[in-house]
Amino acid sequence: MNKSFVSADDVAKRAGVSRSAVSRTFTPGASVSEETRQRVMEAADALGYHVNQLARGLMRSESGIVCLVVSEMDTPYRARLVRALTHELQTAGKIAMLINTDRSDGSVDGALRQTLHYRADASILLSGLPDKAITRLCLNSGQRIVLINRDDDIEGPFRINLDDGQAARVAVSAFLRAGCRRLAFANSDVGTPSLMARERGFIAAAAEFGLEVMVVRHGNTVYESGRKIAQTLFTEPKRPDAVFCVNDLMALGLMDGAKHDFGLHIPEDLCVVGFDDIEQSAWTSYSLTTFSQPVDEIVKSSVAWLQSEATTGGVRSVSLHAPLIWRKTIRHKSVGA
Amino acid sequence: MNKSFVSADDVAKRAGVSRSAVSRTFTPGASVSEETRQRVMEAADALGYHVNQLARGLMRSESGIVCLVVSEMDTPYRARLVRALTHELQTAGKIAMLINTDRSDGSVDGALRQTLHYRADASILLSGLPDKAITRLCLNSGQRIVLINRDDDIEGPFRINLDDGQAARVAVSAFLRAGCRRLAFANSDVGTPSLMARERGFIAAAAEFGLEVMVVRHGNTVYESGRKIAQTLFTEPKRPDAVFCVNDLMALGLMDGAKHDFGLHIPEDLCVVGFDDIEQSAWTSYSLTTFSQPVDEIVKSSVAWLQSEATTGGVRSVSLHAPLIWRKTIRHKSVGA
DNA sequence: CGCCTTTTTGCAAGCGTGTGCAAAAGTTTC
DNA sequence: GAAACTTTTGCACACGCTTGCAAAAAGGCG
Repeated sequence: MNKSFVSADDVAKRAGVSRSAVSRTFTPGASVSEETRQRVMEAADALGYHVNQLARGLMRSESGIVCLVVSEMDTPYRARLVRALTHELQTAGKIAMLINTDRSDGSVDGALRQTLHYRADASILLSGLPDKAITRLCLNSGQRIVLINRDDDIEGPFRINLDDGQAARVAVSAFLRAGCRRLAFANSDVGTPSLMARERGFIAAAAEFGLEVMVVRHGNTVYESGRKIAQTLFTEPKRPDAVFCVNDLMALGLMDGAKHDFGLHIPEDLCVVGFDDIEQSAWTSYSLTTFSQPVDEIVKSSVAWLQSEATTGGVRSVSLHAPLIWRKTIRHKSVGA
Repeated sequence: MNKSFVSADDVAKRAGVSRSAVSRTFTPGASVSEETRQRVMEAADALGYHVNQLARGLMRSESGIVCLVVSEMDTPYRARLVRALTHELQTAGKIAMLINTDRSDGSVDGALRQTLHYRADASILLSGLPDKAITRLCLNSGQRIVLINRDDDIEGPFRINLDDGQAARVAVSAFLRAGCRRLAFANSDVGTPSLMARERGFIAAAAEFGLEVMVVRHGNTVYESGRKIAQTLFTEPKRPDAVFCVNDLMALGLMDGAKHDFGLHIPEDLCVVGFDDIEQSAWTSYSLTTFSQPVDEIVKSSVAWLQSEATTGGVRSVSLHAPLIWRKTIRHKSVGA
C-alpha cells in the first residue's frame, strides 16, 4: 500500500521466478519459456505492474523520448504538425516531449539543453535556429536532430524543406494567367530561411517576365500583420492586383483588410495566394488558393529517418513538393481584357 | 569520444573530487563548499556535463514529467491551452510529455498507462474521460491528475470547470435584450459534460422566460458541423433569430452557412454567440461575440495545484468564470420593434 | 592547545531495469 | 543411458544518480 510503484522484484516474488525472468518477459525477443511468461504476466496484471521506462532508458542506449521544440505552437500550421508528429511517434513506439521556446531567455539553446537532460533519442525542431555549438553537443551525445523548414548549413541534422522557389514560380505564372500585372509579396520580418526563399523565388520568377514586385515586410507571421500590410499596400498609388502572402495567416488578414477596409472584391479586384493550407483557408469566407504543406510526408519522413539505423552516410536532406490548392482567390480568366 | 554521454563520474575525476560532490553541486540546497562547487562547475562546463534526469527521477520520488493527454490538439482552443500549459510547466521547472489520443484503440486509458511507464508526476487531461480503474491506478501510483473541463464524479483528480450554466444564462439575456425570440442551440453530439452543461443551462434559462429552444446536435465540435447545422436550422419554417453555439468553431461555420448559403445578415437577421474566444473569432470577417476561456487562470491553477504539497484534503475542484466578449454578432437594440 | 560544534566530504547502499555468462534443465541422437 | 546439443534460468554487474551516515576538516571558545 505504502510503496507507490510496483517493481519487477515484486512481480518476481509473486510469480516465484527470478527478476530476470520478469525483465525478459517484457523484453521482446528475449528467451523465456511460455510457462514462466504466463506466470509472470498473471502476477504483473494482478499487481498492476508497468516497466519503468526511466530505468529502462538508463540501461539501454535509447530512452524512447523524442523532443519537439516549438514556439507559437498554437499557430494552425504548427499545431497540425505537432499533432501529426505525436501521432506518428506514438505508433512508432516513441513518446514526445514538448518544449516551448516562446520565452526569450536562452530559448532554443536552453531547450536543446533540456533534451539532453532527459537523454532524448532525438529532437525535432519546428522553430528557431539552434546555435551550432549546442547542435554539435547534441550530436556528440548521440542524439539525432531533425530540422523542419529551416534550412541552414549546419552539418549533421536531417533537414526537411519544401521547394519554396518552385512554389513561388507557380504562383507567379498563376497570377499572370489570371491577367495580373502588379505583383506584390507580403512577408513578415522574421526572416526564416524558408520564408526568405519564397520571397526570393517570387521576385526572381517575376523578373523573368520583366515584372517588378512590391515587397512589404511587417511584424510577425500572423493575421494582424496581414491586415497591417493591407493598409500600406492598398493605399499605394499603384495598388497591386495580386499578392503572394508568405503564409496563410497573413493572407487571411490581408484579405480581411482588402475586403472590409477597402471594399475590394476577391478575386475580381485582387488575387491572393497563401502558403500552408491551414484549415481556416478552406472556410467559406476565405476560400483561399494556397500551397499545401505536405504534413503527412514531412512527418513520415522525419520519423522514418529517426528509425533508420544508418547514423552515418545516408540521406541528410529531403525536399518535398508543395502543391497548389485551387480555391477561389485567383480568377481563372483575365478581367476586363 | 566513443562514450556518448558524460557522467558525473567523469566530472568528479576531472575535478579531483568524489562523485557525491558533483551530485551535490547540482542539487539545490545541498551542502558543498564554494571552492569545490567552483571546481566541479568548471569541469562540468569543460566536459559538457548534464544531470541525467532519468537517473535522478529513479532516485527521487519526482521525475519532473507532467503528461498532457489531448486529442485533436490542433483545434485552436486546445492548441492555445497546450501552449500555455507547456510554458507554465517549464517555468515551474517541469517538462511536458504530450500524449495524443486521436486513435481509437485504448485511447485515454492507454495514454494514462503510458504516463505510468514514464513515472510522470502528474497527468493533465484535456480530452476524453478516463476509466475509473485506470484513474485509481494512477492515483495509487502517487500520480496527480487534473481534469480540465470534463467534470465527472471521479474521486481524487483536481477538476477545473467553467460556470457553463451561468454563461448560458448570460447568453439568453443578451439575446432577449437584442429582441430575439426564436432561440436555437447548436451542439455537437460528442456529449462532453461541459458541452451538455451549456445546453442544459441555455434551455433552462430560456424556459424561465417562457421560451422554447430549438436544439440541433450534429457530428463533431468543428467548423463543418456548424455549417451543417446552419443548413437544417435555416430551412426550418420558423427560422431562429438567435443561435448559441456550443463552441466558436461551430459558430464560425454556422455564420458562414448563414451568410453565404442563406444570405442572412449578422446581427440584423441573426444573432450568434459562441464559446472559447479563439483567435479566429476576432477576425474581421467574423467579429464573433463569445465567451472567453480563462486560459491563463486555468493554467495557473492547474500548475499551482501540482506544486502544492497537501496531497490529501485541500481543494479538489475549481470553477472559473467565462466572461462574455462583446463583438458584433449581437445587435445592441431590438430591430423592427 | 583541547574540547565542542558546525560544515564538508567520501563511502556505500540503494533506485528499477537490461544483459553477458555460466549453470541447470530439457531435447535430440546414437 | 550417455553424449551432444539447445533452451531456459538465475546470478551479478552495470547504468547514472541521490542520500544517510560517519569520518574528516574547519571553525569557535575558553
